[in-house]
Amino acid sequence: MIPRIAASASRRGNMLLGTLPAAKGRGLISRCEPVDLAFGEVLCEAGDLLRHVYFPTASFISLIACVDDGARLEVGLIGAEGMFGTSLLLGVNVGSLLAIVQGAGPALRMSAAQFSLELKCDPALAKTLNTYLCVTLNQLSQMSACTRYHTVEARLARWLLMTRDRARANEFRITQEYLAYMLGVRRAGITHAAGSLQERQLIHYSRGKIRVLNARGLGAASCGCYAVAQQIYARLMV
Amino acid sequence: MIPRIAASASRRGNMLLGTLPAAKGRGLISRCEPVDLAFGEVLCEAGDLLRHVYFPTASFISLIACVDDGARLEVGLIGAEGMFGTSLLLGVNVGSLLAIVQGAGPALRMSAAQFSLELKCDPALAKTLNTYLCVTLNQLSQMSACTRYHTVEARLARWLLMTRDRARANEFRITQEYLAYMLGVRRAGITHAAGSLQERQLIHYSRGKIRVLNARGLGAASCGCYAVAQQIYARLMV
DNA sequence: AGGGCTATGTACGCTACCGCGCATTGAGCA
DNA sequence: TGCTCAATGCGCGGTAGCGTACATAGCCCT
Repeated sequence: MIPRIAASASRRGNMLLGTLPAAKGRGLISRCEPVDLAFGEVLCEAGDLLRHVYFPTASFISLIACVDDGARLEVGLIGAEGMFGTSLLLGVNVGSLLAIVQGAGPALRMSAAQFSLELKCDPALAKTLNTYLCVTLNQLSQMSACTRYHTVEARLARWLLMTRDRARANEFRITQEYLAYMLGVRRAGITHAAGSLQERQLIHYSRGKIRVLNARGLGAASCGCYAVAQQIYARLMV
Repeated sequence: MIPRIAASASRRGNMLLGTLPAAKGRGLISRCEPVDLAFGEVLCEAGDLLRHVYFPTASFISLIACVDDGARLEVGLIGAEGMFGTSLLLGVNVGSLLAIVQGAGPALRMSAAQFSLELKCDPALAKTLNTYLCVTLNQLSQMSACTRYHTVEARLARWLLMTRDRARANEFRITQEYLAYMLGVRRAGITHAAGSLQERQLIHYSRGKIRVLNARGLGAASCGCYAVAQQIYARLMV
């Protein structure tokens, strides 16, 4: 399970790097460059060369698939529990998705070249990141079915819970317009679904700020995919 | 692009193994066990231990995601251009998807333990398979958006083309019932879509046999995802 | 030849969501 | 204070696909 409130050590860092033995972890972090990611910043477009990998510490990043012209859908969300740039683990240096900063905040980044070097020199790092990639793989598969079968309301509830985990806060900024964009539905659909969740006292929202009032209830309103995703993470990453 | 009609060497073998230097490839193949896969055979259920990896030579395998009880959706199709068991590349020995034999025929298989050994000893093999995994990753992401945005008819056309490539034949056996299952729609939806394609002379079907009459036309009727998937394969695998 | 089964065709009302457009409201700023 | 504009609420007709049910039609077996 992705700890919603991380241990104090992790709260300030990235959890993937946090799993490394202390000395190695510090060394690796020292070879990263701390950056501040701004909301809406595009880290990579589909087909771009991957120049850096990013380890969010208190920011988070959306991965978005594009088909045709303009049809877009969020297929992944990366916070302090993960990293951006996993293709490099497989020796491929082009991104296939649009990566946009969804929650502003600090991250650690490293050049693609340096990252490849670290991977070669540190099997423990490679092992951890490979496992994370496997989690991602599982979640991508699940996402197709979730998007296909689940209602907007259930998917919204799930999105809010996932974002709450990654933002490490019950309140965060996000407009309905943007939510619609992420979930690949009309804004009116979000208005309706969010209204329903608010009516049930599960969330409160107003002009771009959303607060989760009742996470357990929101979990019940969400599709099972939220719980499943947590289980997969827990089972594999331990 | 996945060659629809493979070079004669590949026609009898698996294309991933075919990319290896001849001596190494033969060695690896000799350490595989040839098996015949029967239609409908379940190679792995979600959560199962991966006992073997499979390299289809003239068979193909569906990867199916399950959510809730009974909601299912095909998220991947593996033929001679690919392999089943990619999680092992990442050091994870559990499968996350239902793997069902979609097209009966021969395949090569190897035990998970032996496979891990081979990977360690043969970086060229690892490199090739990692790249293949990256292709898979791209296609999974794309699949979510495709399923979300594209009509049943376009998705059906795409499915038929993909299957034709993997079956290496213009005709193959598949019922509308089963197609509905794969695409996650009602059978009536398939009847309608397939009827429309047949009316336009793109395909002919009758009682579980489907023949592609006009692949180019079918490509035009399909969503762009078919072409995109081929491009990704071509760009990365070369 | 005939019976039975599997595969396909089709109809019905229904629901979720679409695309569009416009009204309302609250926050921030001059 | 009042203006402005982003954010939200909502209505309208339309469509794709749903769940169900039942009818037909081709294949295989006896």
